Amino acid sequence: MRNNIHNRFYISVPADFNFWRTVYSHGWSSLKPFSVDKENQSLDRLLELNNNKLMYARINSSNSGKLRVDCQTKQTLNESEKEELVRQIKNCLRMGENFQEFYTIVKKDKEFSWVYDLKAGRLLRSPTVFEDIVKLICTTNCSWSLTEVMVNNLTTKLGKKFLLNEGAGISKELFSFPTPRAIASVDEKYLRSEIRAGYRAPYLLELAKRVESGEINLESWKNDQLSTGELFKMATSIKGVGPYAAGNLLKLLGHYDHLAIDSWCRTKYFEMHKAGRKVSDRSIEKFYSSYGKWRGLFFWMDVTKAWYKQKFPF
DNA sequence: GCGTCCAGGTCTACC
DNA sequence: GGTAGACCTGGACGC
Repeated sequence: MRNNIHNRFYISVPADFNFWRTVYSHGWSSLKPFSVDKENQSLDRLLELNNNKLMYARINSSNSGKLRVDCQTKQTLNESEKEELVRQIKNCLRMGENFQEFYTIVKKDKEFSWVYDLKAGRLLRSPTVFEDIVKLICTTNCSWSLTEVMVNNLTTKLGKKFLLNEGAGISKELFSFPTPRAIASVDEKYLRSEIRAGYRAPYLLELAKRVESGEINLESWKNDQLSTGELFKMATSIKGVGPYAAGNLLKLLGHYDHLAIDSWCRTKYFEMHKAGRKVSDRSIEKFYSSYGKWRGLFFWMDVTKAWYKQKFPF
């Protein structure tokens, strides 16, 4: 077996950044190609550079406060490739986003000051907007376990393979998230039978083809100049993306003025604020309206509050 | 073992 | 613009 090239480097983090609370900010860390190694307390993932080189990264929070990144590649990385790797990691962990205004509000609010104390609030995202949208479509109208099945199938059946050296001659197969081209290259029948995407199959196929053809440039959606309204309209123009998926996508793009209420959040809200009694979505919207453009993030932090009492909430 | 319900919703037809 | 019904899948639950 050919040995991989090992590299270790460190990334400085913002003062208000908490690595572990970002990893466990929502369910993305348990969807492939992300994985959490609880023993090593690391976020692991196979990344793909723009030039298609694959790279395994194990990310830990080091004693110095910096992130420690241990990576494995097949070929030596040049400086620009290392820079791209760092950019991808910072992008996933939302390290370039300014949360000063959000923290100024939460630290004055007795119900939410814990968010400031824990430096919580950053929501883990994928390296590409395409991956986030595919995963969001896979969360709709199904159990979380089925979402895991669909994403796992997409990754292992349509992603690129990488052999990770685990030492003592042992290796493990890892897969990257499939590119738009890889998904566009199969048909609806395959997505139904092999990926188990069900009625979502035509949605995934259409999205992949639109991205692959250049009809839509999803990465441009990270542009700060786009308003929430514009982004919401663009997101819901994608088949399979309704108010819930669009609202959550906007949060991953740094816009927090949609609550993105789903059945899980509804139930949590009813338990926490209404002793289990059901109320309308409009009533939930009203409850968080005073938090203005940050209300979607306040809502999410509120319904996931219990997660922050544990090192490994799931 | 089998049937039913529903889960981290969305689309389309119809009014 | 609002609403009902259909849509894949698979786990949980009751019988």
